[in-house]
Amino acid sequence: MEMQSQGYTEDECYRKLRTAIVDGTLMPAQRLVEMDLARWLGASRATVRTVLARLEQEGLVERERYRGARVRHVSHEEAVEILEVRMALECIIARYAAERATDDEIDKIEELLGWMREKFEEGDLVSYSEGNARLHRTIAEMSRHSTARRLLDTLNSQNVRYQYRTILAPGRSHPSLLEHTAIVQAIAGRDADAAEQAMRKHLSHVCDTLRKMRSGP
Amino acid sequence: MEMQSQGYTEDECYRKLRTAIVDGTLMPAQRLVEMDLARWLGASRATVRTVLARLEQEGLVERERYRGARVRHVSHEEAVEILEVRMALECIIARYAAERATDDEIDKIEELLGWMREKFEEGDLVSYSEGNARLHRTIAEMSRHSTARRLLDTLNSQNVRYQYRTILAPGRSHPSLLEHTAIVQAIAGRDADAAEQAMRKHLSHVCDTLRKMRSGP
DNA sequence: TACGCAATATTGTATGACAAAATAGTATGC
DNA sequence: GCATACTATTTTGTCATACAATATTGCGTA
Repeated sequence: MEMQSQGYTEDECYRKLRTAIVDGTLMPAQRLVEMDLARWLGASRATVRTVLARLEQEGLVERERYRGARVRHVSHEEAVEILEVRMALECIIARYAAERATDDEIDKIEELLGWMREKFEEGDLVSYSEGNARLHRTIAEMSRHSTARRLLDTLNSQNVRYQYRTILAPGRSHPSLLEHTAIVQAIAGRDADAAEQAMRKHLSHVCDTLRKMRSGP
Repeated sequence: MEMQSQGYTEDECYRKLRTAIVDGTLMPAQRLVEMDLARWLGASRATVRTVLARLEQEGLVERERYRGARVRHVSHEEAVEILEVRMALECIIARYAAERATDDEIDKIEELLGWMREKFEEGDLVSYSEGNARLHRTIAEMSRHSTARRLLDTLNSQNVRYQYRTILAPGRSHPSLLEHTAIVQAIAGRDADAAEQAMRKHLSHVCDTLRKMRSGP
């Protein structure tokens, strides 16, 4: 009787596979063969199956009976849908962030915004884009609205590939910076209505940009 | 060698367990022991585990390592959060429903509204409440916005227990009927803005009602 | 009664089995 | 040469069983 080679836990496998999908290591429509994943993750087929089930529920994976799982492809139309829903949710969290932010948190996002402005002025749009993502994440935390936050998280993971593009669209970064400034100012001023409006305006512009990019992947 | 008693499929188990949670057969905080479920569902433990993983991802079940799964308890605060998000999503679908509805579909919701009015006048608030749920579901279908629809579905399943109460709140059914009439009229008139406004108004009232009921379960 | 320890129950994970279905590969007929 | 039918292989869906890790329970003792 030999040792049962204890592999990774379900949760570790979940995170690893999820990351691989979100960061593009695994491409959309790519087949996810259970035994291959099991070997790669160092886990059993059973564990892999439950992980795939979770990821399906989350919308990152598609499973067809007897035909296995594959990375879900997000169409351009769906990316727009997702962004519309995001807009609605981000309005909620912007409102709550304005109401519930602590002084420390406000310092933090103002600092972050300053950093983003620097990067923008340096022409480093990739870093700027990262700051953008971090800003939205931070505001979500500040809102303390766990339901909206959770949904936003899953939605964001579904269309990361579309995120960069909108910011890199020609002439889109400067308005983007102004819009983010307005959002931060509204939150700093604890003006819930203004925060929601600023966020809505920002995301409706992102939405327009995305809609115009019919040449999507 | 005897026949391997082929039980129910994962999906059947998923639906059965989900229904049991949503309709209250299984109470919140109730422990879900894997072997018990396996026997009840006529499936193996492995199948039950993947089903539980899916339901956890969906927010209907909570799992704690080495302590098993239990039906998730939705606090009053969370019910309000969920309703807020629902409001945002229902505004989206109301807008799209107004834009995309076919004549047949409009006939259908007008008919449904008539039925609800009857039930209301008969004082049959339980049937009225069912009609209410059906109306919202139908509008969601009409919107053809699969992302918003999917999220709404999961959210609704999480707080069904709170749904009835708001309608049965004293003096709440008559305004509810008027609000629903306004929504249907806006959609029938293909007025997206009006539909969104009517829906927002309706749900903000439901939200207020729920907020006032601090005596929730 | 409170505490500590042993007995029990339950979960987390792995393995191996096998039927069902899909897919790939091969032979056959034209 | 190509379409078609049949067979082999792969992969999935499900089950049973095993066992370590942990949680829970129950009991005996101070």
